[in-house]
Amino acid sequence: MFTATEENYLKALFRLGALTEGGKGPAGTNELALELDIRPATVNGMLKKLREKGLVEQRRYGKILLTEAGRLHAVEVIRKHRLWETFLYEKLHFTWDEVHDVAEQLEHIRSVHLTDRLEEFLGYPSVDPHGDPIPDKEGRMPPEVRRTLAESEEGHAGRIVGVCDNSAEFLQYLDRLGLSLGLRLTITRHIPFDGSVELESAGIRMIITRKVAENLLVD
Amino acid sequence: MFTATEENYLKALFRLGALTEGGKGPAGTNELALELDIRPATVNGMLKKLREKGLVEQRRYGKILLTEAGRLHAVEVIRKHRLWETFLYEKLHFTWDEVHDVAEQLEHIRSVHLTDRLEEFLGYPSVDPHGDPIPDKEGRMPPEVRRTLAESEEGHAGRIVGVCDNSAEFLQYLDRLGLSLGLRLTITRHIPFDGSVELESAGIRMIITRKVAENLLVD
DNA sequence: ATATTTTATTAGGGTAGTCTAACTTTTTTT
DNA sequence: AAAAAAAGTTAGACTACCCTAATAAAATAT
Repeated sequence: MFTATEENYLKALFRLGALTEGGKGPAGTNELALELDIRPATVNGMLKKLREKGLVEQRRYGKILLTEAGRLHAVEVIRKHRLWETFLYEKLHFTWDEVHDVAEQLEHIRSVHLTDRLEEFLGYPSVDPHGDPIPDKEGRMPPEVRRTLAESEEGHAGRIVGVCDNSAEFLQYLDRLGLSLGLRLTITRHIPFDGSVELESAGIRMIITRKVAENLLVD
Repeated sequence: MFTATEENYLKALFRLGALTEGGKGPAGTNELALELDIRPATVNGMLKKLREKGLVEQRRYGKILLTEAGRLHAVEVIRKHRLWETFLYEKLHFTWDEVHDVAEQLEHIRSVHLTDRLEEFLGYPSVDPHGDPIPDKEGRMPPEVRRTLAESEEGHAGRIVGVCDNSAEFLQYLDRLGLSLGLRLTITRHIPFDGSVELESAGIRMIITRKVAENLLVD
């Protein structure tokens, strides 16, 4: 039905929030090209195809919006991606930063049966190893109940449930800091000087930079 | 390194026994085209590419042989296919006849790490759900210790460990007959008239046609 | 040993997805 | 409001993989 390439375009559009006129705002050709690391001219041709398939709406020289069909398929691909990431992490003991690249391949395997059985095998997880919510079979996305560490108030206690930045670079840095998914911590202080955040976990006190705090999600 | 298409060509050549001048004998262009359900002209072009990549040897108007590099990669793909089939069957409870098509897609996922972890997760199986041997990491294929039901002598007792024909048609017919992988049975009689085989399993006596007997493997 | 059939190859064309370079339209700046 | 910058589009080319039709070589039959 859809090629892996088409699916990647849909996924990227979803990420960019090309859902309604509001929100983060719909993407343009250049923005989408940047996201996919593909030249704008190429993207332009692909958009023509996606319009003809009824997955995308776009007026000449206008912004790009996913149609309902496009949104549904994007969510389906995200569902598969996050289920596979969960499988790799929990069953095959991949590390936090190894799962993404392989899941990028696995998400394009065509078999509804496979996705549903995998979900069952994993015990119907609601979030993936990065803390991102896993959509259900009907394309419903569980609501986000997360905030970045930078936004949480002093005294707040919670667990690390996800990251905003999925790069191997960041994830490996987190490992080095001793921060991992599920870790319980308490925010002891926001330092006004440079935005650093002081926190305590398992009796150990540490300070993380503002940039790290902005990319860590807690419940 | 290799495209999914190239891998399918290598796999097909391996199946056709394009290993040495002896054996089942090396394949020709037409034979390979038939196996892949692709026109000979197309195959011809692809063979040029495989020769240039050093995966295949072929003299003009001559037979096709896999090089050592080609053989190794073919076996690697077969290894992945059979490991995934085992996963689908044992962990996701796919039926005998559902595993093949999905495994055809999964076998092309590129990640050595993934294959090795999957093998470990499955407990280093030596055969897949069809009873076919699973090559190890170094490309060694476990020896075959199987015979078709048609070849086994009267009185022989063993388990069904595989099939020669992997078609959904055949596998569904087996289900209908109540024959499944692992079933213990005893050959009670070879019927000379039409080659049928009489057997007994779990106290039940049945007769299967010669064609079925030729496609069932027992240990 | 010639004719026929089979097998292999070449020639030319198509789709999917990518690129660069040039051009047009829209938006922003001055 | 004109100039400059940014964003979007078109044109033309390339690779991978597939096709059909025609041709050449080899194998087989007469």
